[in-house]
Amino acid sequence: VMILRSRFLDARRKRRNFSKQATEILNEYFYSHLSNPYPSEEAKEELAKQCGITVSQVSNWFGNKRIRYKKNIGKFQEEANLYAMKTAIGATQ
Amino acid sequence: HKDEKPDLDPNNPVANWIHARSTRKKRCPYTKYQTLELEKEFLFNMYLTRDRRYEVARVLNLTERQVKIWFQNRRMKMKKMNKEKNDSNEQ
DNA sequence: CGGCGTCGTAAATCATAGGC
DNA sequence: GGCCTATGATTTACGACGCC
Repeated sequence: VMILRSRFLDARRKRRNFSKQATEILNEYFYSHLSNPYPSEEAKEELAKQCGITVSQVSNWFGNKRIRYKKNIGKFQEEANLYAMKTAIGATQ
Repeated sequence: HKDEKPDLDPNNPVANWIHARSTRKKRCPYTKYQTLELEKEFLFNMYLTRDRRYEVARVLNLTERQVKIWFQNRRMKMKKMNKEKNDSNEQ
């Protein structure tokens, strides 16, 4: 059992990008809370569960996203519009 | 529909975010030597006495404040590592 | 009641996954 | 396979707030 665990720990250290669906979920939250993109601990736990990642990873993602968005809002404009439209469509159903 | 308030300021969504003050010192990565010595000291004791802090700061050419904050950050790192270890060991 | 504690974060930097 | 950039993680430095 410990061997399986250590194997699991070893496997973790190779970083993989998050799945498309996970990124989708995180971006939906980010752009629908753009004026205050600071999820509570509970919200982070829920996002982590939905995305299949850890709470720490959710925190890292938001930290990176906030600073990279802020540093170049223009670059993210298209993405922002896309997710704004998505949530608008979702709200009508 | 309704007025939730996801976004109060479309023109400047970043306005209400947390921003570091302009007076904040720029992050300055420590040398391998500095980090190694700090880690050794941390191994010796996770909490610094004032005398040890003064001495470590002097030897590594850091301010006492930097050494204090390094230890605070290091304790948080340890806490995070322990949490991850526990999380993976249960379920 | 000031100084050190934790907690959550900003911002810079590191490491490398992945696309071309 | 070698660049390059995007992305996830880690490292310094604080602000806010708590405790003693």
